[in-house]
Amino acid sequence: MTLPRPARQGETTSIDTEFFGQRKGRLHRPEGTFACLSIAYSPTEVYQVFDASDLRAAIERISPGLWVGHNLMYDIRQLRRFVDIPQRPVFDTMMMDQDLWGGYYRDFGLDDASRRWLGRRLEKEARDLFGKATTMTPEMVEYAATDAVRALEVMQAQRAYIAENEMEMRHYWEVDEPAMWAFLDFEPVKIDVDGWLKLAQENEQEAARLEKELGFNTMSPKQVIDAVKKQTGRTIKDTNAKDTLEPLADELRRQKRDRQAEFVDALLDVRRLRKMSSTYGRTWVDKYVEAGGLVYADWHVTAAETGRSSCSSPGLQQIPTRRVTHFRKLFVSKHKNGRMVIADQNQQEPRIMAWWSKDDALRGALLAGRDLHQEAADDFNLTRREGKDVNLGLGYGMSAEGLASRARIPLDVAEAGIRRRNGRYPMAAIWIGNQMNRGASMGHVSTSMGRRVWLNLYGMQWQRNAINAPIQGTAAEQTKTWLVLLHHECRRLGLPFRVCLQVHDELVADAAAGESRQYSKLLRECGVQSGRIVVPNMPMAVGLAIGPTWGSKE
DNA sequence: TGCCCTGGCGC
DNA sequence: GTACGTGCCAGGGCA
Repeated sequence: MTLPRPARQGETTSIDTEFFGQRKGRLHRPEGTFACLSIAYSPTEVYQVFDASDLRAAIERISPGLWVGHNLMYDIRQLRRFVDIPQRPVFDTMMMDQDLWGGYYRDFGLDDASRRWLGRRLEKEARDLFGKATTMTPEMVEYAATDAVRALEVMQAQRAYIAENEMEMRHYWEVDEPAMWAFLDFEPVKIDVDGWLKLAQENEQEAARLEKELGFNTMSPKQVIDAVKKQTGRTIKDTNAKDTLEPLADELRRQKRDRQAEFVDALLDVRRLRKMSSTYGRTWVDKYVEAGGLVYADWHVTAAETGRSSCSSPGLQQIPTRRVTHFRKLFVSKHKNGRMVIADQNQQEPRIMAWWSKDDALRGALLAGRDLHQEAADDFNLTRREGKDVNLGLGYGMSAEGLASRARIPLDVAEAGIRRRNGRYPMAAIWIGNQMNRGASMGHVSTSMGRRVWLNLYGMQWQRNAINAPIQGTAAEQTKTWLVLLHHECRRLGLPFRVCLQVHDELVADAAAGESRQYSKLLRECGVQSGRIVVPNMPMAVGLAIGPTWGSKE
């Protein structure tokens, strides 16, 4: 038995766990049998625990230390199978790298960090040995120890860099790190499996029937280009719906070639239906739904370069809701007489733009509840629905040219509309210009809590990122702060943490019978409070809906 | 089989 | 010369 020596208070204590029989791509589902816990206080002082029955004593000994590790969500989730691990500040070298290098790097494995910070390669081949093995070989023991030591060395390099650059890292310590603990406590979400399978089958049959009528594979860009050529005589560069096929259908209709336009419409319909039935069909249930109709997704606290969270296996943030709402109606409460409480930040990104730019007109319009989408529609001579798309696009830094082609309006109308907007919200226009200048001179832009988003000044895209990143990134910080406050309040009140979904500006809690009023209140209060922290002086507002399913609107 | 590309969904 | 930001995922097509 090799228990670690007790950690001193706050001593950096690097930990790394290994398990036998973990399936690839399911690392967020703690499974397999315990193989090893490696603990490194320094490159030369490493302890390793190989017996699960020693875990409790080992964890107790290292408890006073500051835990360090690469992707600690994995280790904590696994260790919680054996020992209760309450929330505590941790130094996660992966999260720290993401928080330092958003926009600069894409890959954040320990091998990447080792190469970048230490200039040393790290072999990860031995990792695959754990999948099938049941006992540790000397090679595996060495691998496990090396990982713990390397994470410790990476941490030291990161810490030195942060000190040198006098960075506060509020976005790590006040946002992402505590948010990790909230995501660790996310509940699974329940699916109405019978309803889902029924819907999947209907979609599948309908897609097959309609595609048979068309007579070619609508998922093959190659075949679609050929079919369009044959049916309409037109040569298209790609088969993108928004950029190519929908404009083509419009044009054909203008030319009174209705049958050809209908052909393009039919092709688009079939393709969408096929996409839907393949993505959300029987295989979705087979892959992701576990006992009791429960789905345990893999939440990533900081996945996007702006700091946004993401979700995979399955991607619950992309469940359709605009064209069809039936899938979200199949996300139901786990509890008898339970209610889904759905909360979203009202006009989150426009409010953040108003906060950044200190534009009184925009701020006033938002606080007065003016309809900005209708305003955009009027500016560009569009429907309200299209006006909403325009606002979204302009928020993402869309140019007049991009707007003209996207909204299918003449370039001069787009330019005039943007001028009118800039006249109405002059400080916002100035802020956009300032962001460009700042980005060009610093190579990065920043969010409210201090996250840097690096720009690739050699590309063509950095201008749009310079505008979008501070807005999207600050929004992400607000939503994560919302989550953190709620998590904290639940613990303080002794209330179970019921959140099961986060969709950028939206949180969903699956409240048990009798809890929904209290949850609504908490979601609203924490949502408003998160605004006071992240965007002081710009009031934020929360919208609420309560019902039996995620698709409920009230 | 693995990888890249295309296309489509969310915000 | 480009053209709307960020992700996740499925199928086609090719090495």
